[in-house]
Amino acid sequence: MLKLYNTLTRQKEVFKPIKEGEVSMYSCGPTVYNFAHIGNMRTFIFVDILRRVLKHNGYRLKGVMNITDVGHLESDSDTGEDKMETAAKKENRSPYEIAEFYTKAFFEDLKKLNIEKPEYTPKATDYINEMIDFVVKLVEKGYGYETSDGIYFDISKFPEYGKLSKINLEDQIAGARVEVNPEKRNPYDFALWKKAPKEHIMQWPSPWGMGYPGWHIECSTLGRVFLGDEFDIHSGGVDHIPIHHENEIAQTEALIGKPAVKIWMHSEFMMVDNGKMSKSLGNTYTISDLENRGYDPMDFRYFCLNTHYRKKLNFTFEGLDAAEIARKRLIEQLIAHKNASTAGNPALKEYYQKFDEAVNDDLNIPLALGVLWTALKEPKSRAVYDFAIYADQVLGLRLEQSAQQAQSEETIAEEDAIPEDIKNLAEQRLEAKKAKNYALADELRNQINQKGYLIIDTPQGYKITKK
RNA sequence: GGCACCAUAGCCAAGCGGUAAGGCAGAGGUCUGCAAAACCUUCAUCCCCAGUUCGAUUCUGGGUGGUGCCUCCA
Repeated sequence: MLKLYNTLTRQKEVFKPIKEGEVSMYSCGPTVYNFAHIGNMRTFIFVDILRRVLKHNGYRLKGVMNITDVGHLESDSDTGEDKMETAAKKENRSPYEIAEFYTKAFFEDLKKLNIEKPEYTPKATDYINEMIDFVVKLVEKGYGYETSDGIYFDISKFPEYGKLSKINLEDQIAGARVEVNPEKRNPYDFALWKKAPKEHIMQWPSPWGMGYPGWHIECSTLGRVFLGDEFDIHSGGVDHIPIHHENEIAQTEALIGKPAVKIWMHSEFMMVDNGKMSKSLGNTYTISDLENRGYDPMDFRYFCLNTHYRKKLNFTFEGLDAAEIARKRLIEQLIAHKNASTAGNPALKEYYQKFDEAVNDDLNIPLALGVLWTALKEPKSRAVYDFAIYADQVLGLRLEQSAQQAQSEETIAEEDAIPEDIKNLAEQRLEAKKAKNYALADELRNQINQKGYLIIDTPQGYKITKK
């Protein structure tokens, strides 16, 4: 039995898809105006885990993740410039080039992190007509109105506005810093469509002249286009609860007259050194940054998996180091089980059960990882290895691949990669050891070390590996 | 000013009514001429105060301390 936490009800709910055996889900994707940072990636890892758990439960998936390549303004509440345009100006390229470049980079990051690409990853600019159609209908129904700079949604027509974030609009307005746009009927009204100034590069014809879609309408539209009126899960980062997702709810429910989404799921933020991570503070890292510092993207994935998705995750390099070591040891354990001569142990059934329970309890991956570690402490056997591979279908740590790779690296190091001079030094050291000249032996070991190799004594003799 | 979340060992982190999973670090040990690696063992009574209960880290109320959102960000 799979349980998922629904932001809308603030409760874990037993999951039951609308359509038997199939899950439809929409996940807010990236705005491709820059490289995604590790905070972004945490959310996409969460989406990936969710997808894997659903599959683990036997569901077929119909997942959508949008690529926002227009209309996301500098403020989520529709003020400032379009991010794509700003980036284009800064990099002196067209917004389309920017979008293409960063979209590609985004998909590469997904691959590095072993994140499965959802079934559909539509670009906003490919669905402008559908968005216009959506806005036209809202205006017809009396939910939208025109101002000098665009079409806005009138939230006073949607009394349930705020139900996801549980905000009371009047209280909010009292103390908040809401930008005053005198043409808006209510401070929280948001743009469905923006009229484009002449110099705006991305613009399309519409019943209201040349313009471009609002960011929120993109998600509402794409969700409908691919998944229909109603779908099972909508996910995103917690920052989207108060504006973006409230607006999506308002738009879609205004249009179809009923809730579209059954379960709203949100992943918590990542912090850096106990403070918030944000582009404006400049304390963001990309996956490439981590790679340049010598980490494997899987180290980062492991790091994320160690904390539940609804808890803030404090990123530190100390923490990432711990993850790196832990993952390395995990793989070593795995190899030992893989090479074991004994086949199995029926008591393992309990681990399968515990693992599934953990994972199905609102994606309790930290607990599931603990189950895996405990299983690895069992006597070495193929059965444990098989269990680990089973677990990895959900964890996505590429365990099988890593084990293979680690083993073949070892073989290569043993067979050829050791240069003659290093072998000579090792032989000399062996002689020195036989002669009990330990000072010389240690000195030779140092020399080997300095040349970038590690010499280890084993009962079968010494072993050299590249550092 | 409003809203929300959180508080478990040196660090990260599960558990959420019956006396604390797991990882990193540390300590002790096995192995070694010494190391390294590996392996084994070990390491907490859960922010404070009241209450409910036979029993609370787990529920309720009140504190204190963090963090986030209402500007930008997943």
